[in-house]
Amino acid sequence: MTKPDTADNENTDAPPERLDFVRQIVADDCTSGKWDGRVVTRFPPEPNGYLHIGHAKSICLNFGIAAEFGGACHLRFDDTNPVAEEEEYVHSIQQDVRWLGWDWGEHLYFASDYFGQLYEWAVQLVEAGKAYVDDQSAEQVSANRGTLTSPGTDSPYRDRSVEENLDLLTRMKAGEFPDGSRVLRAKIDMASPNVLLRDPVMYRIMHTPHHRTGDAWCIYATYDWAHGQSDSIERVTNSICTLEFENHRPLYDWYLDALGVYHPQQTEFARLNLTYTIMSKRKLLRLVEERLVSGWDDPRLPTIQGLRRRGYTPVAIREFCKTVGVAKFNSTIDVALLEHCLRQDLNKHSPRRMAVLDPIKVVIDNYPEAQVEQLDAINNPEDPSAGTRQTPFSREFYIEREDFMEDPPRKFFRLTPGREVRLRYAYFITCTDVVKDADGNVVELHCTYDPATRGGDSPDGRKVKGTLHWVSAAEAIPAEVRLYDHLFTTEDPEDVAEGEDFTANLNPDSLVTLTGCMLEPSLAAAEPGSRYQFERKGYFCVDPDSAADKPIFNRTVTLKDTWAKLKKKGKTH
RNA sequence: UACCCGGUGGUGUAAUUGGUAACACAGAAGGUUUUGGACCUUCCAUUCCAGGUUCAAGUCCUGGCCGGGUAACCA
Repeated sequence: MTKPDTADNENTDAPPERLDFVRQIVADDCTSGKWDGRVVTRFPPEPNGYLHIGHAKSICLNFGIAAEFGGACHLRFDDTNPVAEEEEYVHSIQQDVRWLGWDWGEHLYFASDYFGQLYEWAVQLVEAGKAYVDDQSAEQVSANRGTLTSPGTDSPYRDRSVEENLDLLTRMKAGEFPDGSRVLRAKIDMASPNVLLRDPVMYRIMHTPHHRTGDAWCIYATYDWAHGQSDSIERVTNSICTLEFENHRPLYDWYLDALGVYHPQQTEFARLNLTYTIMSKRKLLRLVEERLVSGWDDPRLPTIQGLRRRGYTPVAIREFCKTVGVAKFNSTIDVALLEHCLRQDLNKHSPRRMAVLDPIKVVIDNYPEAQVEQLDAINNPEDPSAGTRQTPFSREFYIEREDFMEDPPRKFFRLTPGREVRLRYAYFITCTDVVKDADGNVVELHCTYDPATRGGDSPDGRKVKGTLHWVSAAEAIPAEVRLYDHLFTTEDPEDVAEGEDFTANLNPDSLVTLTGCMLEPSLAAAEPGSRYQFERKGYFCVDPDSAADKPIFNRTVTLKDTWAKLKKKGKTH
């Protein structure tokens, strides 16, 4: 049986067959001896939110490279801004990285551990005349930065003496000045065509307690001032980040060169985009805050927690990340590829069960009233070692409402008056009568069965076109089943009319809750997190909300369904 | 209008680094089947455009065109 959560995440993945451009750089560095054969990468999340599938791409890249080249990958929390950062996130991020199947070993770091070193280096830059304290307000700094097409203007405080700068910086650190009153800036070039080089801010004053350093500091390093130096301290070789940091690389290099310290190589790749999905932290937060989803672990979200609750496996996510590849082109991957990787893994490992989601009762008129037979069913045709189980069959059972049609189109192979079909692992049955209520709704079907077809084979070799799943009525376990679909109705959720935003594209049917579903009795002991294939319906897993007296299953993904496809295209005749 | 980075089938990624476009997904057709699942077969691009170098260019050069990123005391 499939184990919940972390038990099935042993990572024995083979490396990709061809090297992507990042791995090529690492491989070249190894042959040239650029880093003396060392390979050190890092995954540097800010602990201010939960991880999503986009992070998984970065995680698989960084940890994957380290594993393939015999190096190490550091997990470093980039916690330089105490305003939104919380301990809760550092825990959940670690849990998610582990669940994805990666291990940072000893290498758990925090940028906040480097605050002392960073400050010493800042002093060093001030002493070298390469940094200064600016008394301008944030608005003034911004106004004097110039625009993309025109140069900035020097701050009136730009040429303070080293002594004055040192004094001011010391007092900034000592907490003498209020928030926002002063900043430390690198003295680079206010006319640089790269606006990031127009005297970037290194420290800002924030009298805000930090989740790890408490109130030890009231000045906090900005991203650019902290990141490269943290990489340097950890002797990272390849600092791999996403494309939007390309413009930051000259600054990354400038700081390291100005300091004259160990200098890692920054390389940028394109972040992951998925159809029918949003990935922005800000927008995900909005969905959660406005209760448009149930929480960060809502199974419709691309968060790792959401995917986990939905029933995704770490193997499927890793395989997806490998298949997607790494490049510098801004691309959008079809979610169908993610779902394909999921099905591929689930198909191999999920035990099969029968469950009727939308039941309609069937009575076999020529079957003995009190008889119950135990029939053998194969647990997983893809895995003989999964063995078989027994499932009860009796005179009354349920089949799927959509598996019967009174007046079917030509290509409908399922049950219809007068037609013989197979009940999986049971018997051939023929529909003889349809019982309807006053409104004409079908409420019950009557059939006859052929005792010679026990197990589902006909001794005379006669064929049937359809095979249906079923659940014996007396033994059935009622359950709730949550059917999930894409959260958005459009491939690009941002594609909206004037005045609307992405929430306009939310799919009203992304969650359909079914009650009164009927499960075969062997599902009684299913543990939260365990995964199954409900034959002909899809892959499902037990939700954490599930209880012994009230089982709840989430639909992870449907099976490929050619009949549904034909119906959609109107090609059923 | 400045700077940086990109452009190979419907979607992505590759092409022994100048040698005659491969793999996966999606789609289509067929086979097989006790899941309309899985599996198997077949089909589906001359690489943004225009010049140039070369016996030979997706790979190199020049010029266009198109797309993305960048002006937080966010990361």
